[in-house]
Amino acid sequence: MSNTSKMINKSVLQLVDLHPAELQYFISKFKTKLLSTNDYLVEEGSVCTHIAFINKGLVRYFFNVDGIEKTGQFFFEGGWISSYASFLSQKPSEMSLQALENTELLTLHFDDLQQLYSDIPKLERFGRLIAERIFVASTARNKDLLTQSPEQNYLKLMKERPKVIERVPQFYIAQYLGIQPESLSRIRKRMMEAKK
Amino acid sequence: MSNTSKMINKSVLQLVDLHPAELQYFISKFKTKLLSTNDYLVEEGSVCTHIAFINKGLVRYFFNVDGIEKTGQFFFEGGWISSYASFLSQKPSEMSLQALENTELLTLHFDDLQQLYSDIPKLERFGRLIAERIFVASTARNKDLLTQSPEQNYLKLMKERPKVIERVPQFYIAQYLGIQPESLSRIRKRMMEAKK
DNA sequence: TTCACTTCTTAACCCAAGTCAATTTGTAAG
DNA sequence: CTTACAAATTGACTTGGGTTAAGAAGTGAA
Repeated sequence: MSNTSKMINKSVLQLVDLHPAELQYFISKFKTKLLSTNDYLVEEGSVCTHIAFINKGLVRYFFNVDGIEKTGQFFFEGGWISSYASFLSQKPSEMSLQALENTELLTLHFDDLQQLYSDIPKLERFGRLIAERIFVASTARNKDLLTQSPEQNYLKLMKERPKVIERVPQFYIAQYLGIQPESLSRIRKRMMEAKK
Repeated sequence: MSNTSKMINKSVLQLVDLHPAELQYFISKFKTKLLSTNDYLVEEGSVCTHIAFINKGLVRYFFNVDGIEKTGQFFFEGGWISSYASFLSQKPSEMSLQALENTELLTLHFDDLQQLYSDIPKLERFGRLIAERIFVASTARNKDLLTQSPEQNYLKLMKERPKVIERVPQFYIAQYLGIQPESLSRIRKRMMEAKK
């Protein structure tokens, strides 16, 4: 089994029990795609044709509102990404997906996934579980945005996802928190002074 | 066919093609449940055992953060509700579901749904589509919270979901917007003055 | 190393939302 | 109708994020 397929294998087997032949067939539908820093995987207005597994790297999705970008989420190696709403409906995407580091993806085309659903009905479960999983994450994000201040959300990010702080430029983090870069600077300053 | 089953029928048939016998079997698993205003369907900390279809009435879900309630969403007749994260994982719910009017629900137990998935594999699709649908709604909500001011979100609510303005007490709407009731009063006052 | 460009920080000022408190309005029960 | 309670409004004051502008720090290319 190739190195590439091992990664997906590990990720998918947690979700669905596939026979070796089925797994082989499933994996055969994936293609490797390389992105350089700042490259786009999906651009707003275009239909998202693939779902992708991140083998290595870092991707964000963001909305463009009146020329101002708002980052919705960051994804690291081991995660599944897509502009799901667009992918599921095959309508133009309202968000963009962009690599923030040189990134290696394993991509699966929408048509191939539909074919897989037909050939291996068990995979409907895979689709359902992936959708459910990102829904749970999306709900948690809603709760955070609704109930926590930007400062509280920054503290949570430092505690629970230090990789984001380490690897993501600060102005993208400000977008993620829903504030201006200047405000994040002030929050960081307040925290430094409180620590002393 | 009963009046009750007609409602579900209409809602589910849009998602999955079922034979009459399958539909009959599917519907047989639902039970009617009546809630009075302010009754709870799910309380924080308990496991959500049912998914429910709203035949009539109005339900909100909310988070309790340090004794302060934050309303996540409102649902009207024709909608499917559940504390999905809890229902899907069968772990304690982080949110509560509460009726805001006398409400009539058609409920389906988790175990019955799993049984239905086994007996009618096509229903996996129903589960997947429901999950995908609420995910799309959740993403839209994320975008609104991240990119729009409370005032913009209130205007959007008035325009796109006037039922919420008409039927939901104002202090719940403030919770939904992520602000205090006093702030919503001031927003309304500003809008009145701007109209003149 | 220098230069150019981007990112981050700081400061001053403004404004919307938070907080606290008092009042008015709405509503259900007697 | 009156009473009692919940909901909504208003006012005064505080606070945190937005905005604008400037400068400092970081980074990559020549």
